[in-house]
Amino acid sequence: MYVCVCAVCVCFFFLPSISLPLSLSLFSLSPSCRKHALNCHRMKPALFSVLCEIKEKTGLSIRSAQEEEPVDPQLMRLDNMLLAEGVAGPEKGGGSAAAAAAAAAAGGVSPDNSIEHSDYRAKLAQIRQIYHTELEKYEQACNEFTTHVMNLLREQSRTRPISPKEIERMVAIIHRKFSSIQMQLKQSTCEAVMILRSRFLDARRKRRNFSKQATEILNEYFYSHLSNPYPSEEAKEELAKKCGITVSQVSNWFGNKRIRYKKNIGKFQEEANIYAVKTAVNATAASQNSQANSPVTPTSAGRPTHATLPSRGRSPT
DNA sequence: TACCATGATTTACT
DNA sequence: AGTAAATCATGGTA
Repeated sequence: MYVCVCAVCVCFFFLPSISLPLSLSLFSLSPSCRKHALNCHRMKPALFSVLCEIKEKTGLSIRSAQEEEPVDPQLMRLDNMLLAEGVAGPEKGGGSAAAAAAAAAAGGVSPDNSIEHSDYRAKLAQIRQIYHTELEKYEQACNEFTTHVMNLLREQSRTRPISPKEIERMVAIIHRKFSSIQMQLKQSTCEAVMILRSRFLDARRKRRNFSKQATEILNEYFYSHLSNPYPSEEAKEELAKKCGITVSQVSNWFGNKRIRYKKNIGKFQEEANIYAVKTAVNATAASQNSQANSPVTPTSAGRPTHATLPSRGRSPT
């Protein structure tokens, strides 16, 4: 590796662009200059320092000072949205609360239900996961590339003057490139969240009857706990899981069921009997399967189904 | 299309 | 916060 510091070569070296790779500059030298370069190496150190001075003064690297990165409003919007949706920012609590608030604000629904919608949350978590993985990947790639370029520049600095500002500028360029990739990622993440949200809200507006199986599971629980049809939080969660619905939906179902049963016990008598028999059969089967264990005492299975519901909440008006 | 069933929402209460 | 009760809105069916 050599560098020619004669006047011709210096001009050639600096004029095209400061960022031209050294190899390209050398490649562009005429054969006579190359020959010259080999001959004038004794003056190299002195001239090299002069070059540095000239370069500093001529403002060849002045561009770097002028390129203050403005804050991109679009990027700010994306960042804010991702933060509000709970995709970016803290893992739990603030993020999901913000998402709930956003969903509530957009759909005019109660925040409780928006938080509870397990499907929505699961999908949002999935998006969050992908977003963070990709973001991390980009950051890593950016760091690796920056280090690589810095090493290259450091190597080149032995043969041509490279100011810290130049390095800074190069790093800024790399960061800009990578942040534009990140912006694309943010954009597509935002789109995914919007699609998810619109789907979620549409699904909520359209009432769907629960599956037959889900209704059966809920009814079984209801009639086998007729003396106290108030499932605990844990029971609700389990029922929700079994039925493939949310805890809120389980609560709604029990609320509706209690009031409707209470209003018209006669109408539900047949249904109650069916489920009482079903529960009794299940209990028998279960006890036969696990005779070694202590006998199961399943709630109120098989008992007469004329129970009246205990009164809770406000008294009838 | 009317009617009933049913899930969701709202309001008031404890 | 959890619930009762009333009500709304939609789904399913004869």
